[in-house]
Amino acid sequence: MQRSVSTFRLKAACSNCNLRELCLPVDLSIDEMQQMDDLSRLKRGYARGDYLYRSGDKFQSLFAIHSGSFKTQALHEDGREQVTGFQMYGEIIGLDAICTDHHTCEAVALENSEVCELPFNKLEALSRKLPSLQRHLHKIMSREIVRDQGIMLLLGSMRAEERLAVFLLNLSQRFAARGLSQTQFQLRMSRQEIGSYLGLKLETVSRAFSNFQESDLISVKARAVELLDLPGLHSLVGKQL
Amino acid sequence: MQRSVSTFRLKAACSNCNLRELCLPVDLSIDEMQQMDDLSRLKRGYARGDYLYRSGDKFQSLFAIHSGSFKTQALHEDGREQVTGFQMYGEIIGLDAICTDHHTCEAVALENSEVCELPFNKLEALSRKLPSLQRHLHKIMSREIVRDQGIMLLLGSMRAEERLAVFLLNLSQRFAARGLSQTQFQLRMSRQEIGSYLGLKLETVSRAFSNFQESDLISVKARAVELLDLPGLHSLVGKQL
DNA sequence: TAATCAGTTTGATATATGTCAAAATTCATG
DNA sequence: CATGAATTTTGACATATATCAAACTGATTA
Repeated sequence: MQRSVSTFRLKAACSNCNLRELCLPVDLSIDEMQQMDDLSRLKRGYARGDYLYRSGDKFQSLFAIHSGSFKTQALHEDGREQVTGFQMYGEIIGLDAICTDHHTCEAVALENSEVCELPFNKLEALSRKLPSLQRHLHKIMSREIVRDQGIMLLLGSMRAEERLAVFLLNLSQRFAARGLSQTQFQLRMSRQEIGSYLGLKLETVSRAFSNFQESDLISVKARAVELLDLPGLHSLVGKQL
Repeated sequence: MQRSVSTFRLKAACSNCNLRELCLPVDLSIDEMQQMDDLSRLKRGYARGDYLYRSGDKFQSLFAIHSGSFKTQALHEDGREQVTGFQMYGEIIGLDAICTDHHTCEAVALENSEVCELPFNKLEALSRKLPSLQRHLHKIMSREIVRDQGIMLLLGSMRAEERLAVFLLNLSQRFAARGLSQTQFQLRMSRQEIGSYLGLKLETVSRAFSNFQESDLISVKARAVELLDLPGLHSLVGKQL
């Protein structure tokens, strides 16, 4: 199995810098792996609340999250902030800035986290040589588009409880995709931040949590969440109108 | 001026197939232009209501809209439809499908329209040879991400009138970018479709239009819109809370 | 021109979420 | 472990939008 061998080696080659999201599905030769690995040797740590980048910063790199999690938020002229997304380990952050050469939102660590910097010029140069990497990069960007549009659907037509259900199920999937429990996890963000993301006030988010618990759909204690009835949560979504 | 000459030639080379969005900012040699032009010689027409692609169709190509306009909409399991975007001439449609190899939403012509098909494999191959094309493709995808996130902001925290103001100003910008009047234009979509896109009911959209007219911000007669007070519309956005 | 039909506007009422306030819980720090 | 700060929960009330219904407008067809 050519593929599994090279995948295995690739993991090793990239081990100093978690490029899961970028590497795993890509079939590369040993030499190519070396180039891939050279792409980013830097790994930097950020404490809770630290900025990975700020709005207006020049865009130069994408960042692969090695551990921890971040939120991205946009700043309105009047000072309001609104969360545009949550990124967890294994995911790529910074895709929004390619089109403008400057970051249009800011990224803040939700907990102590480590990221690997991926200079975008190098990434483009390498992906010109490696079609499979090129396609994968395109897929990552496309997935971001799809995910955003999914959120739009959610925000556009759903009521508070449906939104929260979608949010929880989405988190659950992402945890599962990374080998963690999909029914029990720790939220890294506040009710306020969830609300900002879902277009709700924190009180509404809190009430929705309480209602879910009341209906035995989940169990919540502050930020510790357990999904007790996945089918139930699923059926909540899209039974409306 | 090397650039303007080549840009001029490029326009000519691509004239049989409007690749504005894809070509204009790219600096190419004559030979490269030829390759670019060969990318897509097909130009197909669609009547109002025709499907460009349907949800589930295999992804093979992007489409450059040569004339007319489309809407993309997602289908919920229960049969509901929700508009996820409007695309006008000069724009690229189909970016969402790259990550799944299958279309996740459907694209419908809002009026009689023409599109050029851009086989994605060919586009990737060419962009491996032409760094400026590669970067531009990345920018287009990134812009889509930014635009979607912009809509999320809008849907998340804004009230009906603010949403409609953002929508109108966004349309205005896109018309202006294509050399059309930015204050007077014909809407190609119904109140229903606008509402679906903005997460509002058609009655709410209609009321917002009426209120804007009442305040002398715009003049509306059915689908003919004139923006009378651009600064006023701008100030409506983000003066909240 | 008249008739029909889809789309739009307007009105009255219901409901979900926002707002404001206070209590309860969790978290951080000494 | 105790204290104070931050976050979360809960309650009462206000308000924006949805819902239902009807009238109106403009476009299409006979």
